[in-house]
Amino acid sequence: MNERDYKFKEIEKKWQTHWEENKTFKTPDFSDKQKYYVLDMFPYPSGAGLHVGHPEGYTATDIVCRYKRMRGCNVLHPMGWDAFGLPAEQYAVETGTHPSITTKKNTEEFKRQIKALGFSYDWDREISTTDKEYYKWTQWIFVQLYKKGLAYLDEVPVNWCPALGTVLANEEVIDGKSERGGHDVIRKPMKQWMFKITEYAEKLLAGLDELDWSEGIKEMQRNWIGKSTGANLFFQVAGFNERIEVYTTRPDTLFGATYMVISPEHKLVHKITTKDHKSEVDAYIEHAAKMSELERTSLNQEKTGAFTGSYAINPVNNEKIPIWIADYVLISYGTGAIMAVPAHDTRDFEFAQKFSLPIKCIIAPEEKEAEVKKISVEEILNGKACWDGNGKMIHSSNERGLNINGLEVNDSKARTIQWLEEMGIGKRATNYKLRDWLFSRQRYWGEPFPIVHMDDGIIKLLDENELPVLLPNVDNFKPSGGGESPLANAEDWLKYVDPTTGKKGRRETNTMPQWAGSCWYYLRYIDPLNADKAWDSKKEKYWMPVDLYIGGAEHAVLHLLYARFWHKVLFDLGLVSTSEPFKKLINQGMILGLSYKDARGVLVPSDKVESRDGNFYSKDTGEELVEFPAKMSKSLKNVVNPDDIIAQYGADSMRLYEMFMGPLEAVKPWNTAGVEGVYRFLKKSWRMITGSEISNISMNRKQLAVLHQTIKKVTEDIETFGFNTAISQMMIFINEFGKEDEIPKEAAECFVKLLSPFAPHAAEEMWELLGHKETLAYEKWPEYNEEYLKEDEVEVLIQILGKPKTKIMISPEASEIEMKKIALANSVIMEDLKGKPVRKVICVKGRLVNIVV
RNA sequence: GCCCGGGUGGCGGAAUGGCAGACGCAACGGACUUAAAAUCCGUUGUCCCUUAUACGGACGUGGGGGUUCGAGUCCCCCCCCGGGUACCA
Repeated sequence: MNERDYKFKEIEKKWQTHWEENKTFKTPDFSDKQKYYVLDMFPYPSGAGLHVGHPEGYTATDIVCRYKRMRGCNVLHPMGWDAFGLPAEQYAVETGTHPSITTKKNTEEFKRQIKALGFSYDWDREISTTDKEYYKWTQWIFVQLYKKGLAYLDEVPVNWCPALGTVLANEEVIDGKSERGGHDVIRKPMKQWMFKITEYAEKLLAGLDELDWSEGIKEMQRNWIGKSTGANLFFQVAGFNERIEVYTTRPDTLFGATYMVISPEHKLVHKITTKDHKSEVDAYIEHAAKMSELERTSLNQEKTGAFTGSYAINPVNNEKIPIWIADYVLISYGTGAIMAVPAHDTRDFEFAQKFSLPIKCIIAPEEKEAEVKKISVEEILNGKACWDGNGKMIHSSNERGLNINGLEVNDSKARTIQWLEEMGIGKRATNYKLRDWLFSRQRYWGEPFPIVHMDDGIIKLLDENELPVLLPNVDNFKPSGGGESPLANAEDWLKYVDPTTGKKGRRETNTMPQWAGSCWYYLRYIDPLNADKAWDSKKEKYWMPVDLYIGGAEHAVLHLLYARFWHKVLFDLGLVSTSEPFKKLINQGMILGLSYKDARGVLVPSDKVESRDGNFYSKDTGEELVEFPAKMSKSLKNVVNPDDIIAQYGADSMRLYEMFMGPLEAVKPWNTAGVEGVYRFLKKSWRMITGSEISNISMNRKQLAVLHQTIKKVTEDIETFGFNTAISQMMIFINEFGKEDEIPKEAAECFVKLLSPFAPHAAEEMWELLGHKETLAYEKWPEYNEEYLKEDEVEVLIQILGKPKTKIMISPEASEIEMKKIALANSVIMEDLKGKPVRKVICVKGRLVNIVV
């Protein structure tokens, strides 16, 4: 073979065409092979095109897929488009271009870019959430949830964003501003569709335990669900025939409750407010209602409130304690009322200090713990400081059989709950932070609801044969203004006549949020063309659950929680066979761009930077700059477009670099110069195959060892997603074999196979050059032989007191006694040890000897 | 504040409790070349000793302490950076 250039452009085009024409990666619905379902979080096809973060996850999944195929698995690896969403709609508002046109264009561009990377997707299974054949079934799933009683209409204070003309979900509001655009958000009551995700709180929490996800992500979901346990108990209102129920996680602190706070929205506020406090309370309620989301959540959390004039009776000691209203008690959590224990709750403590309410310490702090936290025990005991840590109860007994003095916090909790239950004034209770899911949006570009509001006031759920409810064509994409979506302007579409009864109604004008389509897309991939059903249950049984799911950490909570919720409902309905959808989840880390700043920390756009001798200077001022990683952004001009990298180095180098940068889950900076390294590696690999004599000579000991080490390392690293170190090992292989003039064919073929999941185009071409006619996509993955990894002699380090002194070559099988003998007889060691008594010798077989003197 | 990650050469990163810095980038020196590109070879943690790139020594994985024959790795405390969350009783 003659040496030829590594012409990646030709090679990549050739094989992408080959795979496409031969449908190399078409996945059969069923097979005797072990199934393996690998899912990428499908992208929203934005106008900006692909950025280097997308291919990171896609490359990782593609490597696993190609590897699994070579290990004999039937692999499902699909791709699609999460194509409903706000940007296309906003573009429509600005330009009048229909979102479907924008979406089509963007999708085609995304697809071109993704295909250019040579991923082994089964494109026959491509889906888009905006296709009516797809969203028909999204609507159908809504029908199933509705029928199960999990969907309801409610008048709720929602996050209304006047600038966007729409309601936002809690998670779309960041620091009181809209996530998109940063506009002000206020609270406004509106009729909204809600999902009772709270009914599934416990199942969603418990299900996490069986999942192979990173602990961090699971913890984030647990925190979001926010389970707590404690007690619900009643406080009698003095002078009224009313009781106020409170929820507390600290029933043990009842003796320290010196006042009560109810939320300004609490239903008893008006009833129990006395005449002389009415004006003050009314003013406070108005103040609280007017507050924007920003003010409520802002860091300036100075406590405010008003006294109602009424008192409650503390059930453990019959003390009269004042009832206040304050916005730090939320109506939406627990019972909207609390017992305040200022001595042992920091919020209550702040409030009590501000309004000079009594503070009664009932826990003697654990002294060591107080010392660590630098809080004076004396101040705590005198009510001058707050203690929310551990300790022993004091001043906590009554004449009716409750005495928890001397008990630790946990024991006293249990004892108090028991007492409350015996006395019939309270009981054990569990609460969740998780709220019901606000599921409607006042937008055009989303799935319409399969719902009609009949003129007689009845809410009609459409029959399956009336689906899909198609999105009507409109010209005006602006929200109607009153809070309704642009669909309210589609007059013909709005009118509905019941096909059987002839009764009239108006269609629901809300549309579903973007989360809807992504809640079940992994199920549709299994049976994407099914016109009669959302999916075939036999196929579902074969493919589910998803074995590996890779995507960005920004979806750690919401998408993954919503999808799990739908899946669990579908499971309870018998529509899917697994209780969880995603068995293993990995979040790839964000890829940052390289940025530059001057001595004052001012950021300099990358196109204003020049590099000399490894240092960086401003083109404008000549000042020396410091390189550092920062989030890619248009303004810093540090966005890397995969197209440019592919043009310069090829898709295979792009894929290799994405993986070589560092661990998949780590945040890491992109450095285009680094692509050079993997590109050189590919060129060396290419030269080894094309520029050397490939023959049937046998390998020497060293070559066998390197080859089998490489097989072992690459195999194990793919299994554990350590792609960066797998590539390092292949580089070591090339550094060893690349310098030979004659390459053993076995080694060359093994190497090409190992390389193929990472750099599939180059590998296919090399495979062909080695004389094979068929694609190597389904070739058998090489196996290593433990025999060849064994070495005759290993280097063993001899240390004295942990300091390396010398090295000896001995058999790895040498016993500890032999090692000790050889080590002590070594001349360097004898020299060093002169006279000193040897106290102990530690021998680690095949590794080291440590002599303690 | 709380909960998760993380801190290792000039840079990205590697290291079952056992020689820290694999592999790569950058830099420097050299070979090839009319020259450049490409390619190949070599050097590259800091400091000390030194005629020296020898020999040898000390220090070194954010800081301090501990366990151990031995710690980047295990334990305790602290600092810094990134992400999530926020009055959830």
